[in-house]
Amino acid sequence: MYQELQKRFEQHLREVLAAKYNLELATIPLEIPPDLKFGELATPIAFELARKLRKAPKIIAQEIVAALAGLEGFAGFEVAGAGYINARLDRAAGARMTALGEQEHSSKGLLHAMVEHTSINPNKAAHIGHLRNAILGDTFVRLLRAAGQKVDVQNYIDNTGVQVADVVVGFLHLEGKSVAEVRQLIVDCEARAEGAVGRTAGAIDYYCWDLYARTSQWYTSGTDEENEARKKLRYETLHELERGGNETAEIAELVSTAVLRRHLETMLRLDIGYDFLPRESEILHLKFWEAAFAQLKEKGVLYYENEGKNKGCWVMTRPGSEIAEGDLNEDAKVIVRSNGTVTYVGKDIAYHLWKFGLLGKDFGYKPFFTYPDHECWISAEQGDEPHPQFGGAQAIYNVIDARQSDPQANVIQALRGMGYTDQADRYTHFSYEMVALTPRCAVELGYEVSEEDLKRPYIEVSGRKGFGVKADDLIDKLIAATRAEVDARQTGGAEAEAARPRIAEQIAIGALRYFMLKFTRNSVIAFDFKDALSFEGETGPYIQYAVVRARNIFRKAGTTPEAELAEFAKLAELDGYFHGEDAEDIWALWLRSARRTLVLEQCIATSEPAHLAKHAFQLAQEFNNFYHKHHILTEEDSARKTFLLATAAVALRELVLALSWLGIESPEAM
RNA sequence: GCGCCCGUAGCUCAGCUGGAUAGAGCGACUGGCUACGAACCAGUAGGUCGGGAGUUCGACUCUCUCCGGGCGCACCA
Repeated sequence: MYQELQKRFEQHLREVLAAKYNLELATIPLEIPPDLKFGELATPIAFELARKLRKAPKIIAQEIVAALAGLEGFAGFEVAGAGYINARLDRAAGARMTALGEQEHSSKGLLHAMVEHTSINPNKAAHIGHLRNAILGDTFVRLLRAAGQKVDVQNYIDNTGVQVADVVVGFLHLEGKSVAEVRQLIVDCEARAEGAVGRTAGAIDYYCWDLYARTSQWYTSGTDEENEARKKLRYETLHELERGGNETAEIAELVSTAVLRRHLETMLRLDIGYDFLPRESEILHLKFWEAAFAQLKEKGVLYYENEGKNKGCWVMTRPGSEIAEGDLNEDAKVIVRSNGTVTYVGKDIAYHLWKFGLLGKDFGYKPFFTYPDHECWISAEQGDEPHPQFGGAQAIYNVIDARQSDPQANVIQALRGMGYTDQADRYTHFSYEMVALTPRCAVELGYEVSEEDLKRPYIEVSGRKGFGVKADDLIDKLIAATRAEVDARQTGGAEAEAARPRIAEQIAIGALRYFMLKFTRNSVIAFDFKDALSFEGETGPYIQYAVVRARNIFRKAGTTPEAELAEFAKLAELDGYFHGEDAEDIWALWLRSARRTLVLEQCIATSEPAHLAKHAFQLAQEFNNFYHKHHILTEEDSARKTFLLATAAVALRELVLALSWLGIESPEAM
């Protein structure tokens, strides 16, 4: 409702400006007034026009207001302060619109989007940093879909990288395991995990977590001579993985696939799923790079360096580089090494050409993991037919942490250089800051923390060091904590007790997802169990609790939100309910409920889900306030009771919807 | 050395494309459960928005500079 009236107001303003001053402005500044006493919509346009029209802002504002006259949905316009133009809505009409709940989003500019997120190296368990990535990505997918966009969700799997190589080195050389033994270990781990409570203890990803950390240390823990040999082993292993078709690669395949399954299971606990898992092994073996290389050379994005430190390499100019063409550019980015192998950025360019359907090659596809409502496919050299179509997206979003902004910029630069400017413009590096541990949290977990680190505000998580909080451990801990709360609060009978595990899980996931979403993307999260396990104040459970309260009202009243909204629509006279002393707060709740579409579009435009998290919290806060002040079930005036029930119905509807976009369920009871 | 990000209440963070008296949560203190469940509500205290200069009718927001912190700047991924 709000956005629709905002557009109506803007259009009307344009007409007035054109008629009165013969002015056409590119943008009309609109804002939400800081207080309802200034109305519901405002514009400071008169300040901007003051210079142009050589008149005082206040005079201009008065002239505009005089010309604004009547506009459907509005009660009036007025000048305030030094020249603000404030608009007052026809509250009754606005409420009727809001009650209907049909908030049209603009259908223009809908694109086929692709979101890549999670992308954990399949050599260890997921940790809290990966959770932030996946939760941000999954939430953004939900937002795009809510806006009507078609979205493919991808999780890129680097199964032939140095991290997988490291854990393979661990299996082969630290543990001396054969292919058969590794295969057996994975089977044993899966059997153990099957029976375990949290399904995590003894799982393969946990096993690899420790082995990876041990191997990383092993590289530097010997004599210089030994370390040299170990490093050599590392790179030989890496090259065997890349080549494929050998025992080393077989172990890598076994381990990375088993760990990947664990990652999918972990994320599924948070209701996060994927459509397609492109793997680096196929990018290599299906020769994606060769196709990209040909294009890059042809378009002149890459050139062969004949001198300087990059002699013998194919390089590209970095974005923003000011070195003239032809001059020696030692700062250029190497894409093909002097030994003929391609770097990470090179492979990424090829992959992104595929994403936009510009490569002229495609993956093979095989089904890999079945979700309740869809199948997730994985790349393969020789795939199955038929298979769904992936790739060829119009807009892409890469959820990748801020440390990788340089390589991401390189890929965009390459696309632009190849003349794919539209694609480059619709390539969004959805960057976010890392999740770190507070020193206190690190100590609590039993890690050794140096004097220097103790003074820092936060300490970076490191898979290499095995330093961090594993995702499943955190989820288990949250579920245990919410279960204890639920047990302490609920007094129902056997039926209620049977529902408790499910409810505890819903609350735990709500707490976790909200925690990861309440911070804006470029803020480092200094993780602490005290904050993450909090269920009071600005948290997911607070919002879920507001939902439960609202539902309880309808349950006890023996009615439904839909029925009450239908009754509300029949009320002839509404104005009285929205004006007067204690009506302002209720109107504020309606008004915020009406802002759904505005918030959604803002989140998409800024790639920032935190705005929706804040919106949901404020909605819950205003509802709780309303709940406290106005007792509904004992209201004797039946028309007013209908009005109050409708208010609760609208708030409930918006809360549940906002939570669903955040990937948070709304429990029936808590 | 170059690039990016951050610095707002004791702590953790919001603050929409510059706009009206700078907000929330936590913590502290005070009060409220015989009313739809207190995972709640009401109130009090707490701020030179890191410092300085500039642009502007107007700056937490834009520019410059300095201070403090973080992260990137590989023929690693």
